[in-house]
Amino acid sequence: MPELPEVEVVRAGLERHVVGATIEAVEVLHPRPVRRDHRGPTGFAAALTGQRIEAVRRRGKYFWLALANGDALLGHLGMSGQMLLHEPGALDERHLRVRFTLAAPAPLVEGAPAPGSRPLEMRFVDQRMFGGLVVSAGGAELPSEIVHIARDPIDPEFDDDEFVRRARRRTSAVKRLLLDQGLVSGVGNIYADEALWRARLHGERPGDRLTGPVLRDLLGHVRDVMGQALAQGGTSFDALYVNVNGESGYFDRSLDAYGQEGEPCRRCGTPIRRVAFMNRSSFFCPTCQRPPRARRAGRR
DNA sequence: ATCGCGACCTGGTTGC
DNA sequence: TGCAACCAGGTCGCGA
Repeated sequence: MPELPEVEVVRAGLERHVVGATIEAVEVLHPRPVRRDHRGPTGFAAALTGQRIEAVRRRGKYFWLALANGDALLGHLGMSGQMLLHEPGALDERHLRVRFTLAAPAPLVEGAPAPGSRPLEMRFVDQRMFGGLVVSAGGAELPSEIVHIARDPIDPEFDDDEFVRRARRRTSAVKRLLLDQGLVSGVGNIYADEALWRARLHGERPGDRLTGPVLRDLLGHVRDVMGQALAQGGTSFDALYVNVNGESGYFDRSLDAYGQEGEPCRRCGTPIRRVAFMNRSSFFCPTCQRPPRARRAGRR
C-alpha cells in the first residue's frame, strides 16, 4: 500500500534510471489504468511515443515524468501499483498493464560506468487497478490534474501554519483530516495510524477541538515516521509493493500500531485495538490514545 | 465550503 | 467440496 515514502522510493529509482531516455513504444495491455486519459489507450500511447523524459517529480502519492514537450506522464500507484524496470524480454508479470520501451537511458549515478545506449522496459504493474496513468497536457512542472492536492509534509514549502489554521476549522475527526489530500498529501491509512500513535492522539478527536501545539506535534510525528520509512526504503506488507528495482521495503517490521491488533502497545503494554473507521481499519492503543468525549448537543 | 458515504477493483481468506 | 461473503484502501463523485 504505497504512501508517500514508497512513492518517493519509486520516484528516486525512476529518476536514476530513465531521465534522458526516450519513450520509443507504449503498449497498453489493459484499458482501465489509463481510464483518466480521455484520448483512450491509443491516444495515450501516441501522446507519449517519441518523447524524451527530462525529470521525475512527485507530490504526495502522485509522481510524474516531465517530458521534453512540456507534457507529463502522471501516475498514481493506488493500492497495488508498481513501476518496474526490466531488460527487454523479461517474462511478463501476471498483472502487467502498460509496457514502455525506452531507449538510451541517462548515465547512472556518478562513479558508475556509463551504460551506453541500451534498451530498457518500464512497466506499470497493478493487480487491483486502483492506480492509473494519464498524459497531462503542459503538466511537466505541476499537472493540472493534481493542483487540488496539498503539498506534502516533506515538501520544504509545506506551510505548517496554514495546515493548523485549516485543520482547526474542521469538525471532522483528525484522522480524516490526515487522510484529506487537500489538507496535507501523501498520508494514507498506515502512516496516519502510526503518527497518531506516536502523538498519543485518538484519530476520532475532532479537528476543531485540537490546539495548535497538538497539531504541530502531530505534523512532526508524520514527518518522523515518513522519514524513517524513507530511510529504510518504504514499507511493504507482501509482494504487492516493490520498489522500482523490484526490491521490497521492510519498514513493516517497525510498525507500532497499524496491523498490530492484540499486540501489546510498545509504550504501555495494553493490547492494540482495531476499530472500523471510514470503511477501513484503525489501529490504536486504548490507553495511550484516549477517545474524545462526546460533543455536547446544542453548543455554539 | 464541508461532510460522509458508496463505488470502483482483484484475489486471498474465511465461513457455511 | 464448492461457492459466496468478506477484506484490503486511495480517490472520486454524489447528495445533504
